[in-house]
Amino acid sequence: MPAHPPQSLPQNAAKTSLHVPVFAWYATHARDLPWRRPEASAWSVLVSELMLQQTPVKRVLPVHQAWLERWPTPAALAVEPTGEAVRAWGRLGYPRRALRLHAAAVAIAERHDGEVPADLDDLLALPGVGEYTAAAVASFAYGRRHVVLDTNVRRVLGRVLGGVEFPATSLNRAERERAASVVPDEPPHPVGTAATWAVAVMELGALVCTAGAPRCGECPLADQCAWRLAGFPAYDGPPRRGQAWAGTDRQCRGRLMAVLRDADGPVHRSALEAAWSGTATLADQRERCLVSLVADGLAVRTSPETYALP
DNA sequence: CACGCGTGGGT
DNA sequence: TACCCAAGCGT
Repeated sequence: MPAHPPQSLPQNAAKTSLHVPVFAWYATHARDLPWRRPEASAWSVLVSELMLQQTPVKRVLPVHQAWLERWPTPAALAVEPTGEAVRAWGRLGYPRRALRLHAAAVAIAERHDGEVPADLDDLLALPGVGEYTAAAVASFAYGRRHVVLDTNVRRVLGRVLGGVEFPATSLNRAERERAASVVPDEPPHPVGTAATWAVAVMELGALVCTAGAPRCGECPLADQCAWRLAGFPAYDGPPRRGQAWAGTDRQCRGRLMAVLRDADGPVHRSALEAAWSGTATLADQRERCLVSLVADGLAVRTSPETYALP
């Protein structure tokens, strides 16, 4: 019987071989983003995560800053009409996210005394917060240890550990377990915490291990990347669906929302008709989209002939 | 679980 | 130029 039983097992060598170079790389290459600064609030982190869902950092930056200046706390946003959130969302895209963020602010004000929760299940219960975002907020805002698995991390681990160019279409159990297996133990964390590991791997995927034209010459994991070592085998999975755009309801809804956003108050039907017209088919589509926008809570009919943001 | 949901920059 | 796709979520 040992005199001093170990408090915990040492991390295995395979794990550390990933941690050391990635933490070193992150220490010198991390971008200075507002929601990563020490003084950033959990609310700032939550707002950033909602905005970053499918929208690039560069476009999020100015909107995030204006948002936090106007609504420094969830309670400040919660008392506003939802339309103000939609207008402030601007052209980030997927404006339903603005409604979800507003609803999340209301829930935080009502159920959590105005404080963004740190518990994963509490976060998951918030509108617009799914598996990734919950783990990201708990990790980045509160330093909790979670598996943070976004598109960047999936791609990096898929290449380094899986030897494939792109991960499977849907996230499965094996992939979650693989990601979990390389999260730093805590404690101890000889070279960095689980939370720093999460943000560091994401950053690596965003800046170096990119979807197209990865910069392997700058990658701290190049010498142990299974995909590179195998000679960069081409992706052989099912075709990754591209997003149709021209003529879709999504494009039509975007046009209609732009008209509502750019107006100070209610707009007449004719302004919306001008934004999407030409044939009877297009007119039908416009009316269908208008109905769906109202159903989604992104627009309201303010009179028989006028519409506005809610 | 596959699909729909905005927008604009990068190659 | 035409794609490609960017820190996903809800249904």
